[in-house]
Amino acid sequence: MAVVDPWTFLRGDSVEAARRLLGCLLVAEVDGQKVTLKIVETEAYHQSDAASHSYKGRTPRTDVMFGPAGHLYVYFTYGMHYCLNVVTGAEGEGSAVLIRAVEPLDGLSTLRDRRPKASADTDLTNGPAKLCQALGVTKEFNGHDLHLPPLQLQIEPALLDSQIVQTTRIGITRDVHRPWRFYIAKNRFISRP
DNA sequence: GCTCCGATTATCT
DNA sequence: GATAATCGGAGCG
Repeated sequence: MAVVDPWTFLRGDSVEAARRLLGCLLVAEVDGQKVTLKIVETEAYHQSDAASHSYKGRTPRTDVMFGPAGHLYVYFTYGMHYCLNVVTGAEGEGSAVLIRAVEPLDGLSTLRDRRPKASADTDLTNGPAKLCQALGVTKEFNGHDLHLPPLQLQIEPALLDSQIVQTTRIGITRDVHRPWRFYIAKNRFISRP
């Protein structure tokens, strides 16, 4: 009997996917330990969006943004940080959702080993580059299929609209007014309100 | 608590 | 040559 693929929404609009990814889980194996994280903050980027890396078309850097949904787009920025996106949309379309913050549910000690300077638990994963550091995600993971270990995406039921806050994106210089950032209301692991 | 600023390099002009 | 989907430390009060 036919079962709806829970990943179907990833092949659609990135703004809706960003909303829908809130509450979903990342299950990783880091240094041989299982780590479970809940996605609590996201931002949508797509091709007709001047803030998006895909805005100027397909290049070697942005190639995976134009590939199949559910893979990882990892980019390097500010000369020292990696950030992680979930690719969305149909193949040939350059869109993705930036994961800006996650809430650790399991594997805290492993994350602390990766980020020894973090004092509070909230400092482990409350920023796009912080969570990559905590998970050991680097350019090696660019293009990784999130169906596969050591980093997998587990879809959870959609949150209610009343649990979601929608606002403008952080750190960009173009299309700054677009309300394409989402986070879980009252969650203390977000990067900022 | 806050604001300011330096780090460091792939990518684009 | 300038910029960047960031972070963390310094200085302030």
